[in-house]
Amino acid sequence: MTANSLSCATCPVRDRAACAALDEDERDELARLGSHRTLRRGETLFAAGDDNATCATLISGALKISSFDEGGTEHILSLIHPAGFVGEMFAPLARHDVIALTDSQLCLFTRDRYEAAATRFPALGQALLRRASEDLFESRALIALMTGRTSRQRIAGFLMAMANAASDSPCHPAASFDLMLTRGELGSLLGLTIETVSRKISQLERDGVIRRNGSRGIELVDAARLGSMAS
Amino acid sequence: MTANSLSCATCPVRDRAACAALDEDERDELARLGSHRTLRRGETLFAAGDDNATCATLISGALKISSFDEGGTEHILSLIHPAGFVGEMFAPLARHDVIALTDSQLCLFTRDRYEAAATRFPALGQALLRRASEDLFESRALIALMTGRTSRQRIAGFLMAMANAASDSPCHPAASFDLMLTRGELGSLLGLTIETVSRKISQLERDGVIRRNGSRGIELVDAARLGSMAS
DNA sequence: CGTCCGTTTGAGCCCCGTCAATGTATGTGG
DNA sequence: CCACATACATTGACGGGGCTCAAACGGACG
Repeated sequence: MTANSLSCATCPVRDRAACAALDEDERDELARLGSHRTLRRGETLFAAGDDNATCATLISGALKISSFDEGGTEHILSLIHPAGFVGEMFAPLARHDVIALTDSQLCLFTRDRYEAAATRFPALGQALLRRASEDLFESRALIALMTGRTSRQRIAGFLMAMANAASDSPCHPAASFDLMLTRGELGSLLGLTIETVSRKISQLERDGVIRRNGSRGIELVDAARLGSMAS
Repeated sequence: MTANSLSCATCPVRDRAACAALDEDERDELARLGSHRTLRRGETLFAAGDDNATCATLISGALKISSFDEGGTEHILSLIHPAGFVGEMFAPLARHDVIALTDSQLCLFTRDRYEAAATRFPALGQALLRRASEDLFESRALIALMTGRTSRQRIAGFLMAMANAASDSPCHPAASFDLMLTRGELGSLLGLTIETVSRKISQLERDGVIRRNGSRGIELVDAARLGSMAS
């Protein structure tokens, strides 16, 4: 199930992931330390408290980073897109759960091996720093999206963010895309309930800003107005 | 106002800040690139959109990282404690404001010089990565603190976090401490209004969980109960 | 003393969470 | 093929928590 050596040559994220900072020889050496793994939707890569934490680069699909409060309700803290990196490099044990939102392909490493590689190849460490900074920015963007905003503003802002993420060009949002999240997951990401999420999406459709294809597909009818509703 | 060379020997955060990862010679070399600066409460180190972004290690005091939405209302995204690091290493221009919460002392570098140092001294880059990971964790902890919690839970959780940060020993919270934030700042950090913050703090005092010394001082009367109220 | 700034407290309303029922899609076994 | 179960989504009714508007209070500093 896991190949001994990774095939970077055909990797779809080979020039966007952290390992893209390495030259050919270095990447070959790194590749020999890792393996592939596929996750089905809902499978967890590792959970909070696990000590044998692994590091991974997401090749395709999508992941969520979640914490579960004492009541057992989930709080989604972050979404991971292809080329994204997950793993607790420094903490002795994982502090959050990492779960697949859709069927996903990962490039997998043990934590100590990846740590060693990061010190051995400074360019890799630097790329990880760049990526962590980006994650930090996105995390803060999520905070800004949630504080002091109504449910409609949050939904609108999230849909715009997803449309931008789904697009190839960084400036223009994609005209249509599929949500990888259930309503419940969307709620636990935005700090809303299932019902409120559903109601507000329905309302956005009634207002003619979006259209729904099934329960997951979203089509942007008036992206400009949707964007203005986020603020 | 800014000394030509930094005096690391007497620096109170010399073994906690990122530069603590360097050996003596490396740190001396880094020190020659930087300077000191003091900020008065309310002064901004740099603002969103600034291109001449600087990097800094906080020596004493406290900072906030804020964004301002189109309506001009502030959203505090993070608090920076001594030994903390601020600066946008990779973005061409700053994306948030950095403002002093109290009179603060900083160790200041231009971004390009610090970037060069991070590549020249791998240990520094690694320390920055460790710190960014920690910031990321705290940012996510803030998200978890805000989503799906009532105003009282948020206030209680924040007070516990501040008590823990104010304590020397990492496990036990400090018995009393001073808030560095106004009620308004507290609100914009926790996603509440000034009035709600004030009301809930009053309520916590009426319930005998805390006591107030002036408008800033907080004394923990029943830390265990306060902690239990956060969840 | 008066001004400014931050805090506190009150009254009223609205948004969103809760509870509940129905609708829809997918898979499973008879 | 149909009955059934499961999981997710939608919609409604209702109540409460927090935001809004408003006024009074307190300390710092001229």
